[in-house]
Amino acid sequence: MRSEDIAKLAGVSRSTVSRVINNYSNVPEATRAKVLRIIEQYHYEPNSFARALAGKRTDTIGLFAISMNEKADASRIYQNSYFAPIVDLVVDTANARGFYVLIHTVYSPSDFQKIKQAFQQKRIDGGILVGTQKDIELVRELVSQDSPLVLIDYDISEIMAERLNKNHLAVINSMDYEGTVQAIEYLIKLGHREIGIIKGRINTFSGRERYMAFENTLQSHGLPVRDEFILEGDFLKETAYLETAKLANSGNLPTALFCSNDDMAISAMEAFAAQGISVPDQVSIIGFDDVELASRINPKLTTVRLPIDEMAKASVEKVISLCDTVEPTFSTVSFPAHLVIRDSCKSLL
Amino acid sequence: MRSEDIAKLAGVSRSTVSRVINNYSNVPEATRAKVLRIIEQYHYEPNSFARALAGKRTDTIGLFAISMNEKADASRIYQNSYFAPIVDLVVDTANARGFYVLIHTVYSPSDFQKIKQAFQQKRIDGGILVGTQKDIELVRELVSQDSPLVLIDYDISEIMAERLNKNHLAVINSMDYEGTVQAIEYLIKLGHREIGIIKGRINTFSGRERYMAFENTLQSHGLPVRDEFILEGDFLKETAYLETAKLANSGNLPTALFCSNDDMAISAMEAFAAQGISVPDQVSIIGFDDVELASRINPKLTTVRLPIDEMAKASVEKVISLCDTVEPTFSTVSFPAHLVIRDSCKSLL
DNA sequence: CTGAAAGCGCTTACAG
DNA sequence: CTGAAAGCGCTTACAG
Repeated sequence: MRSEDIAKLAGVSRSTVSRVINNYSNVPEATRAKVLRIIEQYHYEPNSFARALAGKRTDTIGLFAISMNEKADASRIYQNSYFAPIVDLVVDTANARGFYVLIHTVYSPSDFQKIKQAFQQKRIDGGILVGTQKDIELVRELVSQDSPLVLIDYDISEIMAERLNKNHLAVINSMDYEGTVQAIEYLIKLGHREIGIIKGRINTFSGRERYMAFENTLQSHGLPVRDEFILEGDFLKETAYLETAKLANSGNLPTALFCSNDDMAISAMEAFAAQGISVPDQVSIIGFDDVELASRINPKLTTVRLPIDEMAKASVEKVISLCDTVEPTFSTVSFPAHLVIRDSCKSLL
Repeated sequence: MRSEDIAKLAGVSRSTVSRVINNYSNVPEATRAKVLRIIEQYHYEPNSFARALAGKRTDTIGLFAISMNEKADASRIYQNSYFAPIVDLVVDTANARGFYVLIHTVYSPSDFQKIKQAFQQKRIDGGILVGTQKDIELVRELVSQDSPLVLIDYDISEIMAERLNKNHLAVINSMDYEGTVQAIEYLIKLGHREIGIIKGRINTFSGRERYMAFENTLQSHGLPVRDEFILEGDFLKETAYLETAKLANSGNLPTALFCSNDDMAISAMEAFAAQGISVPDQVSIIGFDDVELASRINPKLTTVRLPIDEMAKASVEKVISLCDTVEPTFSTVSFPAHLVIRDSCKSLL
């Protein structure tokens, strides 16, 4: 069943059918009703590809979860508890707005081509990128096609420096710096002076922000930043477990460990437990993100909560509105983060 | 950049360019190389919609998570921990095979239209449905379009009865019945004789299977099936919490409670805890699915493990092979389930 | 208000 | 082996 069939049945031309479908104003109510009735009756659905080819939108947005530094493993992106809820919320929000969502994960530069292709092949009207690394080249390529694009967690200053802000672009961030300051100052208030960190992926904006906030806060309070308490991490469980085990074995422990996300905090707790080191009695632990597990493990994890839901929803709204506007616009929102105190930190006072 | 541009640059016709792109055999190596080089050089990407319109595949599969009985709430489908990993694995597997995946959640019959549309509008080559209810009408509609379709968790006998098996169709199931039998017999072996259940959504195949296995196993062991220990459930946390709280308040407890999935088992544990009833001392609890949380809560949940990963992967492989075959085929696989014993069940002997 | 026609960017018989 | 042409199913100036 094609628009031509509908046209015949309704006694009009394809042009008119198309006008009805696209809700153009210049068709009389009677004609519109007639055409609509036939469409209803035959359950006609315009071919989305033909529409797209003729210049209409695809009503599909792309969602790309980028995690380029890791080794091959079928499900590895979801090792990161931060992605899953974003994916879920984006899908639900977009669906509710009448959009399909096309998902692709990116583990390697060649996967990244898939994003560009999705745009170039016109599969999507706009896209959301999450987990973008500091890699302006990649973003520039995308943005230079001037496709509506939303970046979750990206350093705005890089955008400004490259003057990419004259395109259809938006950035959705969280206040990682401020959240981390809250966390560290809370530890300090509890009397901790030897505070360590497991770093996040340092080529992400949030990874850098959390680390910088950690270092700056210690320094501004006159506390030491000790190399042996700075553990390398990548936001993933495995590395965090290994690094924590190493720290535990060294016999030289900080009194508190700030973990750049919850996945790593929980792994650290497990690693300590495996060595018979008790949390929070021997070492306090604090995380970031407030994933579902955080409030259900034992001890319950003190962490910094991010409004992931709102961020995901905002991304969808933003990308849709970017698709709707002809004029290039750049905008940015930063969502607040706040400390959630539970049971994984002990007062030393 | 269109195929025509490439053709000009390569000094051939669009036909030849197309033949190269589609890897047809009847083009000499020299010509092929020449065309390929130009394509490379200009980063040409054929427009996917034009290809699809001209009859090629879309290289996209649809994934539809159906959960029609619930009330409106933006993220409700993911209240169900069973869906999330399936979504994740399907995306990763499909991506690895070069397919995009188009996702849509279905909460209402009108959402369901979106599935049909996705097929009718030719947005996807094939689709995977998860959470399908007993609703052969719906499946028949889809199948009668003869689109490659994979159903996860569906009663095969319904398919056979309707002779839908002459279409491009596959069903991926798990051995819910056998898994439940293992769980119940384990409880019996521990000395339990008063065993209750929280039912799953009874219009799903797995919901029915788990319930039937529960009832049959009790009966075959000469044990009572008491109405007051049969709690209505829908696989979701909230209802399970409420029903368990009611049971706890009644003052009349079974010694063990089989929960039709882990989400409900965990909620039941929380409801009991809130009433000061200790698991497993006062009541043993057993779940189904083995979600991530199961092994991390306290006490660790004894449950029935399902190979969700393999099921998700198999679905993708299946739908892709269905897209590749001209002849209609029907196939079905049932994945094993097995009991994982942890700490939430107590021996009464 | 409305239809005929061109065009979107491909693929694929068809003919040579 | 290869090109010209028709066709996939829409939309949108254009002309009336």
